[in-house]
Amino acid sequence: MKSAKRRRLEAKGWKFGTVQEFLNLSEEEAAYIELKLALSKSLQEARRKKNLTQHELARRLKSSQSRVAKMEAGDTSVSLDLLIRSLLALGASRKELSQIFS
Amino acid sequence: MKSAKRRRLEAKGWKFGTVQEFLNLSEEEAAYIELKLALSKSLQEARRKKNLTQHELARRLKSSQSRVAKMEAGDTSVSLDLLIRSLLALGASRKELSQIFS
DNA sequence: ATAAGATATGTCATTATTGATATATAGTCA
DNA sequence: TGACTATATATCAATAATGACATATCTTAT
Repeated sequence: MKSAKRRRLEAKGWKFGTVQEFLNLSEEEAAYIELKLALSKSLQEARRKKNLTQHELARRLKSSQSRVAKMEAGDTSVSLDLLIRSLLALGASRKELSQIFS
Repeated sequence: MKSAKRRRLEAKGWKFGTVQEFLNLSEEEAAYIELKLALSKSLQEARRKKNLTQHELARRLKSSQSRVAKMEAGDTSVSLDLLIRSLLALGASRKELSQIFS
């Protein structure tokens, strides 16, 4: 958005910065969630491709079956960190991770 | 590695599983660290491209200058999560993230 | 139907990550 | 030089993520 337009909007009382911040936050949040779901899905696919149960994968990751289930469900309690480390543990290459992101 | 070869090695007393686990862990660890450094570098580039100081970026992220410095340094106390969320906050698209990963 | 195995969900103590703060170390300009 | 701004590093209390556990629900074979 051009600054001239912005000044006009602000002159009319729009809390421009705040609205933009809100929109940016939403977009960012949406992208974050999408990313997480894409990683979750890929993790489940990778596990199934290797014919591992959640319990078996958990053992490899030194984690627990319940956490693997949460990872695959994209639970809010799971970080991108854990998802990415798990995919790496299943042998995913950086190229494969890259494809998940795109 | 083919299972026939594996069986021969095991017959000679190699603790195959353990060694493989060790190697995999190393590879995984290496990939994780590389990824983190790639994200760190991209974050710094993105910040500089926008002519923001670490302090200004920190304010956007509701974080602190010291943490931004640690992010850009790839400090062990920084998660992939925070790096990725920061890049998203700077407006990186999924495609751009994907390129960082590849 | 039910037993067995796999997956999902809820809770919680432990551990890791975080923002804040203080302070140190550049780099720059007058 | 010294004031100023940016960045780096150390520490720590608050918060978030984690593994473990219990238990529930779903699948599948008999």
